[in-house]
Amino acid sequence: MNGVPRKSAPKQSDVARLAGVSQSAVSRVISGDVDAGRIPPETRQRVLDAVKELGYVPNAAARNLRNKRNRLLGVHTFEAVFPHARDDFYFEFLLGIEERAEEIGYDLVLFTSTGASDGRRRIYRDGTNRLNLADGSVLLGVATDREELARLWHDGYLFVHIGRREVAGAEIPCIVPDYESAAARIVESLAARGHRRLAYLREGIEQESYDDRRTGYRRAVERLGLVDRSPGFGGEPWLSEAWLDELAGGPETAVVAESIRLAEGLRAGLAARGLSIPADMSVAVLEGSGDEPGHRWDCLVIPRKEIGRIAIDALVARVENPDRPPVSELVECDLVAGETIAGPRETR
Amino acid sequence: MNGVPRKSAPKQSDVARLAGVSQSAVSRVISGDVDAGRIPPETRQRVLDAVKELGYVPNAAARNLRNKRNRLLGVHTFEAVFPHARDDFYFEFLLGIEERAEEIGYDLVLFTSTGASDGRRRIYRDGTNRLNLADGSVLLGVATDREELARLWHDGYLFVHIGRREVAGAEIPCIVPDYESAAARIVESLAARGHRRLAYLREGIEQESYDDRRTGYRRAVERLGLVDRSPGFGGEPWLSEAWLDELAGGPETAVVAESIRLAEGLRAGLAARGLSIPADMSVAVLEGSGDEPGHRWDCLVIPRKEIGRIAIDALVARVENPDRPPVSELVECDLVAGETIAGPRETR
DNA sequence: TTGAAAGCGCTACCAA
DNA sequence: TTGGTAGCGCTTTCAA
Repeated sequence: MNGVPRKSAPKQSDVARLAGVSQSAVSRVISGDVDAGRIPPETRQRVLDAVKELGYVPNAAARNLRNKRNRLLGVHTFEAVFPHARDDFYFEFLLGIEERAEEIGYDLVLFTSTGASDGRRRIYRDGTNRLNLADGSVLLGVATDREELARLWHDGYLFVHIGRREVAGAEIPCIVPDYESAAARIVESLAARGHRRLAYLREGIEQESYDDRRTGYRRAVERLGLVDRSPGFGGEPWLSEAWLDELAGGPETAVVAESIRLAEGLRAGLAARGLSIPADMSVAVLEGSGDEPGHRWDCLVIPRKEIGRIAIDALVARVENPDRPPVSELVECDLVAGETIAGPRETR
Repeated sequence: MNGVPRKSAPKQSDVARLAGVSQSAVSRVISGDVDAGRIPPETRQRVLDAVKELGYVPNAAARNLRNKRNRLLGVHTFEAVFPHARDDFYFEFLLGIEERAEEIGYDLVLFTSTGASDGRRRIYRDGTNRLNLADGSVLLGVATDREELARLWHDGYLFVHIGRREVAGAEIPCIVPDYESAAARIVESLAARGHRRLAYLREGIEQESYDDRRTGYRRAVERLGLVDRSPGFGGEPWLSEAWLDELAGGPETAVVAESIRLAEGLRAGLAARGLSIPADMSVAVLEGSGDEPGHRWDCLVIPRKEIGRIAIDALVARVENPDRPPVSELVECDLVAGETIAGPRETR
């Protein structure tokens, strides 16, 4: 005696038998197919009663097999979600994803089974694409695997990617923060404050999202006739001591950094040279969520939660209408004022 | 031209045709059925080649329908996960759940579709139990719905609950922190330090997990012949100003609080009376994750991550062997030393 | 209005 | 060693 009622799940035929109707009648009642084969209220009620009595619940797998639909959306991250969730990278995205999925009545599958031993996750393993289980998937991750992305696309699998990813020969539908415009607006705000000579602090990462920042920055600088002679602007990543010396003595009055990490490094380097932010140097950062602990940088805000929501909407739009062409969407980033921008100091 | 290759997924029969074998041969090769119907390497290879050429991937729904298994574990929370995930309540549980699921090759379904408009989530809605989609589910949440739990159990659905929940007429399999033992050990450590007169600070929550703490505390106090004349020990929740006065002037040298919240309240109340922790009063807390910000309380540590892992193991054990009776598991809590316990002050 | 029956893609059994 | 075949539970014609 283990106390567990181990009845096997009732099926439509059981319901049909109990209700004294045919299985197809049950199906019609269950799937609420209003137009097709109108069921008289009285029959309908008999079926419903039988459903209740038996505790019948439709079998998702069978439905799926027939309908090719699940109301199941996949979420594939190329790294484990939760360990990173805390540091806000995945977190806000997931918040939006969950929120929107709940609103529109979809469930979410977290594809965890695909974990390889190295901590990376692969979509295709021993030839099986688990993602097929869902009606479509949202992919995200820093270490996106391009090959898998390409294959997925070529297989005609329905997905959207959070963050821009370019793959030759495929048009990956992406939901992307509009870094280009945000970077440009940051440059504009600096110019409006009177800054003419800027420096750019570049990460050592080659990725689309950084390309976008760089493009936006470069174009704005050129368009506004500003000057940037920094190595970062030329393509050199990170900050060297030599360059910090040069910066400290040079005519630049503002720096735009690609990341908070770089900005922090800059702050330390300047401090070591007796300079402070923003009195001696204004600094803006092309990254942020608007609520970082520590210094309040002037920065852009990646609307992560909204991106998550939009990703779900974009995905579902295609799930529910597969003829719809896949499109990428650019999501505007807000700019938040911090305490690291001031007017240009007087020339030394 | 939308650039999307919309080929419908190839199936086994396509592979079979291309390889010039029967569909069942393909099935045997694919599902790697080693023992049954040994396939000669050469046939096998032909199939594999065809699979590769077509980019064949097994259809999960169909497999499911056949096998009655998904390698899909449900996670049902009675509230939205991510908004709360941060404050560590769900978070660490999910960490363990994800980690373990990944290790053993299961995917996770987050049941979000069940969200009602009031923010609560219901398992049964319009007679459909979405959980059926998964092979079994882990349930968790502060606001567990007892009725749904009971119904789920009566329907013979496979699940485990994180945290103890008692429901009349059902034996809910739970993975539970061993609060009773931890509370007892905390009392013991206080007694070992020389404390004879204790006070108990009680939350206004009636829930199994608090019952366990109370039981453990009470039994230890009685067993060790200690004295507790506090209202909390008697069943009165929270701390009144009157009692704080009494405590400040009374013979008690140590307080055991059910939550950090209460302990913080106590600290403030004592401070207002010129008393400090632990110099004038030792305090231990029956809650914690070992890394709270702020004061370092002497407390127990709920091994949330481990509980998540154990929940998955317990669930999968039953998924893979449904005859196995459902069992609850008690998980030991560590005690962590903080800065809030000292020896008893000399009597005033 | 109802029911019979044909599959969805797969696995597993049975015969050859 | 192979292939034919019977379903898994469901939806959806098509006939009655």
